[in-house]
Amino acid sequence: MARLRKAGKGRREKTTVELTEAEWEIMKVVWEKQPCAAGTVQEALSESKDWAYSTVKTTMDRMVEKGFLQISRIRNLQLFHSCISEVDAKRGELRKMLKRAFDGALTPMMQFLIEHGGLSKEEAAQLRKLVNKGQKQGK
Amino acid sequence: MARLRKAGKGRREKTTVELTEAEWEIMKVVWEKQPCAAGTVQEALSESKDWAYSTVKTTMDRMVEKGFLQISRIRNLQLFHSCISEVDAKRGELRKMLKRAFDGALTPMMQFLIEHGGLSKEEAAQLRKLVNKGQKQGK
DNA sequence: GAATCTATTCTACAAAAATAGAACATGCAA
DNA sequence: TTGCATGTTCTATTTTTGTAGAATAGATTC
Repeated sequence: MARLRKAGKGRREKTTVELTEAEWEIMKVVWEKQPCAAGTVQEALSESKDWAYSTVKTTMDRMVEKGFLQISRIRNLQLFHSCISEVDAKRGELRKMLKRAFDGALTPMMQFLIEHGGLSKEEAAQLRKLVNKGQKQGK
Repeated sequence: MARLRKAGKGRREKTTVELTEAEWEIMKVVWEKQPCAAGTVQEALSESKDWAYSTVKTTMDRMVEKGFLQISRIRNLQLFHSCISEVDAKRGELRKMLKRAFDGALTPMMQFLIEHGGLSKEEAAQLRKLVNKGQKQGK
């Protein structure tokens, strides 16, 4: 329910990070360009996303509430910074997927990738090698 | 937007499958017990989820609309069957995560797991072995 | 066959996510 | 000093998810 908790003002505690699709899109731009204004983000995304400025801004404001972003000001200009690292976000996404689909365990996921991952030929070959090698000696 | 498309009546086309959290819970039971009634699913989940019958039923009806489940009838009893395989669902979840967090590419994800996966000691060791072994000979 | 149990259907509501318009503020440029 | 171009704030709509009550219909049992 509570995706994460705040302590005071936009300060994050150590909780698992889960971003929505739109949040991911925005976050990627912020990581790349921070500190940056909402308009900058909207423009950067305009190639791929047909989002109005206010759409982006509203979402970013909500991300501040959730503790994902932080604002600093210069005059009347708001500059956004991320409060979570790319690593945090990736870990969160990975963990969520593992939990849902593989009972939280890594090895079954690896196994799955090999057997039905729908991998490219190279990916499959490479991965299979990795895991086979490891299976023999690692366990 | 359109999570998937229907052709006619609850027939699925080949689209990427994305289940919500609640849908995952229900789906797992269906895979295990199908064909099964909504009540069966609700009971099976009652240990872990405090969901009313109608909660489960409504969600399952929506899953039928989405083409994830299918209904057959005996008298006035509805029996649910899944229209998607566990493999489909896992693949969907995996792909979604890969796309969001790793640009859809597998290798960076593997790398990430090793470097910041927050793995248990055993997992980490095992995985590292797998990948190291493979790196030497596979590539 | 009346009471009961179980299932179905319909309807509802709250929260989250996606989306954006409108009104107002402000700094810069001519 | 007037007017863009940008920004900020406030408010609003739609869709999806999560959640469940109430009314109803069919089957079962005494």
